[in-house]
Amino acid sequence: MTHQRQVLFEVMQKMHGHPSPEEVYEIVRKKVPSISLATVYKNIHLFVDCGIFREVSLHHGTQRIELNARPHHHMVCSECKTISDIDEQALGLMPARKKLPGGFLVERYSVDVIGLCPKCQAKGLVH
Amino acid sequence: MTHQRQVLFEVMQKMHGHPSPEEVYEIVRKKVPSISLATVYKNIHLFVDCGIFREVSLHHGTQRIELNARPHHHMVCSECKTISDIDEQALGLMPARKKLPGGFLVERYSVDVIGLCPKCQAKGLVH
DNA sequence: ATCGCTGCAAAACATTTGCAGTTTG
DNA sequence: CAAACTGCAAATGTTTTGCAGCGAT
Repeated sequence: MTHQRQVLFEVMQKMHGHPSPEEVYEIVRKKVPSISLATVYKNIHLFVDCGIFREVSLHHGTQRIELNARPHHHMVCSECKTISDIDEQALGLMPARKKLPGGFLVERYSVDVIGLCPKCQAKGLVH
Repeated sequence: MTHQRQVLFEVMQKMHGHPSPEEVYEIVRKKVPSISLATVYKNIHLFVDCGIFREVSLHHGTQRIELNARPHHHMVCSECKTISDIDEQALGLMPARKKLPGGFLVERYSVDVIGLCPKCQAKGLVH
């Protein structure tokens, strides 16, 4: 538990919204001017791995194109990040409101079911 | 409508899953070896803008950290990509199946409500 | 003393852009 | 022919890595 990590954690606790590592860096810099962006990245990883914070999207690394035109949603494996499709019906939920608080106008819903795919469940048994 | 665009479209139609631009490029290359990755990117943008294909995630550019610890989901503006939070209760849904087809083990659900934020609705009136 | 952590700089990716030359309608 | 499109190479932006030195236990 280093000083940098301590301050980083406190700063993040006080922030709002969905900041990028860069944005966190800009704020932390004010308290620890010598901190490096690499350290911010390393610690954010650590926090996410520990479950202290989480990532908004598990698949932000590269763009992925949706080829399946049928109404469906996604099952995303939190281990291996694999995305598989699940039919909207098989999931069976869905609100239908078209206006949400704040005046947001709904076009569609996109559900990520996050969990473990069969392969990673199997791997888990080995641990 | 160029030859490259034609082939690219046909190839993508036949692919499955959620390929990255690189993966599409590797396949198209087999039919049009001289095609460049930049062209693939440009055309994918074009297809997405036209609504022919869509992106799996609207916020894949950079990592975003979730700071809000309360159960909530996201409203993502398809215009400006801004993410705002909405309480799980305010959204009002959610069955709780823990096993899904294919043996996927559910940890949690993450819902993106995609649509237009008030600001972009206002801008839209100007057009 | 040991191990982990930092900061720096370079590397590795992913994506975009400028531009000259080519193709399409 | 004009406008749009391609391929290339360089630029940009994001994240990771190697490593030498510093700090925490």
